[in-house]
Amino acid sequence: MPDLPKAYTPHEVEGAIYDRWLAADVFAPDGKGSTADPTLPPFTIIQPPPNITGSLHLGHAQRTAVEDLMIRHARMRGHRALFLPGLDHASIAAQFVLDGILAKEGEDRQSLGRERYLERMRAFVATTREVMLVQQRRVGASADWGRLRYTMDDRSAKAVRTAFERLYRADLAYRTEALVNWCPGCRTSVSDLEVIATPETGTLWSVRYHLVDAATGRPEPDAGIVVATTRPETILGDTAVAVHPDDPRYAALVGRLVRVPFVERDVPVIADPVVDPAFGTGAVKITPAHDPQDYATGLRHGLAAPTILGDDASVTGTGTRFDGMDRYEARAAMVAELETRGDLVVAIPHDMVIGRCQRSNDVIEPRLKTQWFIRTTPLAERALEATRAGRTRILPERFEKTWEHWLTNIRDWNVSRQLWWGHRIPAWYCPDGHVTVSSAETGPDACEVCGRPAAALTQDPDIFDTWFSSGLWPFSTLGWPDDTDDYRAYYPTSVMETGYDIIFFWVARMMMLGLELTGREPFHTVYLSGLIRDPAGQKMSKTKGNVVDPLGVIDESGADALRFAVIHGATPGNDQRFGPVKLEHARNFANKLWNATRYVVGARPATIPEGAERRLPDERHLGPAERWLRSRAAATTAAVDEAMSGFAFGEVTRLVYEAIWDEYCDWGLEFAKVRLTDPGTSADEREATWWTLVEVLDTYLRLLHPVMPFVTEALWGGLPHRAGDPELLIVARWPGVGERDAAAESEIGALIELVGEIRNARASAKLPAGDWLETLVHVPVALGPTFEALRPAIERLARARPLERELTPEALAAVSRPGDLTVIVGGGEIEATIRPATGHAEMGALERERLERELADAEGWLSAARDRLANDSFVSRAPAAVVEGARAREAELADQVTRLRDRLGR
RNA sequence: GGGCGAUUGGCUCAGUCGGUUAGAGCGCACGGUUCACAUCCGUGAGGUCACUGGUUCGAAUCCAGUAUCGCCCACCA
Repeated sequence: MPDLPKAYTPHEVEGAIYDRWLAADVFAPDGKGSTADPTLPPFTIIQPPPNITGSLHLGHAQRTAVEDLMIRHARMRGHRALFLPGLDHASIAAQFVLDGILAKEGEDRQSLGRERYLERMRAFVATTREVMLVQQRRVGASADWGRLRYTMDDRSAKAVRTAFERLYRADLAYRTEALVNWCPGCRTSVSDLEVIATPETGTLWSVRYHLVDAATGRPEPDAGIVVATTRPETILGDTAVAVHPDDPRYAALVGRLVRVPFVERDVPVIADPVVDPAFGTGAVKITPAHDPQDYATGLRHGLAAPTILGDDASVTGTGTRFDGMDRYEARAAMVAELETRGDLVVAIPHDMVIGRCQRSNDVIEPRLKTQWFIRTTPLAERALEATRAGRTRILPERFEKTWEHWLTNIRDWNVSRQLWWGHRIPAWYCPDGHVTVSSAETGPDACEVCGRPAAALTQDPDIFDTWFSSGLWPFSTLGWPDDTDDYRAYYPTSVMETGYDIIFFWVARMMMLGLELTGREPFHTVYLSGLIRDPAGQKMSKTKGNVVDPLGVIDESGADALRFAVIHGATPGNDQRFGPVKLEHARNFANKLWNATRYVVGARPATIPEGAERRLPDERHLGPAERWLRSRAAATTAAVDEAMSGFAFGEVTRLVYEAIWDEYCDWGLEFAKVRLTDPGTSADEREATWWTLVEVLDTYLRLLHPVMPFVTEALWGGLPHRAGDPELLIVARWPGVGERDAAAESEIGALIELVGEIRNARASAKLPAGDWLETLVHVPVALGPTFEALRPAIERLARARPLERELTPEALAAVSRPGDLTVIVGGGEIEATIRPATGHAEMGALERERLERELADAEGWLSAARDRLANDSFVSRAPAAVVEGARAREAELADQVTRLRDRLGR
């Protein structure tokens, strides 16, 4: 039983404890220090791997806190609890960060070349990796570091290759030319999810295309069709003009040719229902290679699709003077020239939605590219089936609607990226264009179509979307595709905890790929956390400068406070504001717990030797306060269990906080102080009291451990333990639910109320807080023994001395004097009279005011209660228990009103 | 254009199955220097639960609608 330092200093407490856990080898479910029960099912959380691009932010700390809470709870419950940590190589995000660093050095991707660039990247992530691992330890993550995984390690690479080959063989991965989202800044295609629709005001230009004279083949100067466009530069790629088939204005023109300016190409006027006659001029230019809708139209009409933009979004291959110009430069030049030609009819401001790159904020250009796609429809169907059948549930439930909507309208997933940092696509092409996909580490031996040797084949230069490897995470981390022990033991996993902002990016992909590749749902529960915002409700971001470094917070207030603060009062799926106030609240709580434990440790009766093994209190010597404490601990444990099983972690902290502060400290310790020092208490009783304090505190430390692991571990180490307890709380057993004692709860509850009412009466009468005042109390006979047992404590807590007990209300009334203060508790069963030291011949004005207020309140409630009971439908339709409760309430209120009236002389 | 969420005391938020008097922290007012804790203790004030209608014996809670704010999804040039 080491002495606890007087002051609570989180920094000192936390540093030593993490090392003790590590040394004891308790994090791994199969570690030396594990106390897991092998007959129980395992509990697995695979950590959402943070991007290796920098340091962790508060959101990560929050997620880790929630995940670790669940893991610690499961571990204490005796499950083999596996918390598998990891890191994500974050392909495009990492390149974006590194490119920024390189730019400052005057270098870029092209100047370095692929090999040197990747070397730089490896060096970069080697440094960030260490920072991130330290951060996680500081937060207290009880993760199995021996199983740490990385999305770019060899085993992930194997999983990626195998997954892709299987999808390819199952016709779920295919290569085709299609319109993709091109980011000119990142020089890669991105998926639909990475395109952010941004409302902006642009310009809608109306441009005249001249009709071509069928006879001469020349444009007619005065006859034309006016089209509307927001992107004039795409004129260079036009291969048709479309109108609605039923539009009478243009019916005669359908089938005619018009001349596209600049490229001076003659293209047909076609009729297609996709055109909205009400928009713009009702005529649309069609640029199949640079607009999704036009692409579809082009396919329907067999139009050519010339590409006019290069990788950097400059105009290319049009044979015009605009070649080489940036897209916006070309736009301006073309608009100017159209105006000179007199073919610019009008330009009006136009509200529209522009797609921008999630990463670089560049305007996305749709472009035709040959890329790999994942066929998502069949995968999505299985994912939907899993959630609809309840085999995987999503919390909070409302996200199932979002999930349904997205998966029902899903489009194929472009997984090729023209980047370098990531898993290379394991596809090889032979000179004849045959495709060979191979998961072999060294690639294929030969073209699988024509048998050409490997030397003649070239591998696809592209890499996978980073979310492809992330999508394999729940099983690639456990050894898949190999049939490993871990895979057999821990897959499928238990809970996937992550932010709701990546439900599509990540959760849906894990579900789709997991079902297809392993045949099982990768997790039973998806728990979606809300986002952490700053105190003003703003999303935290580096550009806003309002990000909070978790390490700074931990240094100042401790990881326990941080964890408590992000869990307390938060509900799944709802954002929360985070600031110093919440942190202070949490730290104060840790401090309270610290001091309470210090008191208990120091209050050990002399008859119990230091270092004694923990005993249960001797039931024969328990007083009512002790029975109350134990009963409340049982109630709290049961409530915590229920909250835990419902993933209501904010409720867990609320329950334990209240039990510790408002019950254990405010009343339990105060009652105990008196009993432990009162000369009337026997040695046996003292021991029973102290062992009760120890027992209940032990329970609360266990309940709180998953939330505040460090301080609870430290304090638990200072308490006596039971014979079968392990060295460390982290592997101690979760408390069982003890028996409730209804009588103790209601009796102590009434006496607590009595003390409160006495204090209230004294404060309202503005009597000096420190004075001991003669107090006369009447309590019902049934409450007598409890009252007597707690009499010394009530005296002290109410500063009521001498404290006389009157056996009947009449006796109390007989000895009361007009200047006394009156206290009526609850239903009026307990009454007290307080005699001011100075003595008054009549009731003071303040006292009268207070009683009048109480009377008015009581009368209000009484009439409400009577109204309810006067209602026949209430009496006949409400459950009997509710009606009975209402009757009892009415009787209590009536009694209270009578007594207050008596006292006020009415 | 669809979908979702939020709206509860001055502020930030809980409130599970509809059921006695809607809770907490902070802030505020008043009072506390004795032996766990001033990172503390005691007392108090402060809410027509956004609005309108409905269901029900009973609604912060369920239903419909309205308003404000926020988020997600969405290929009208």
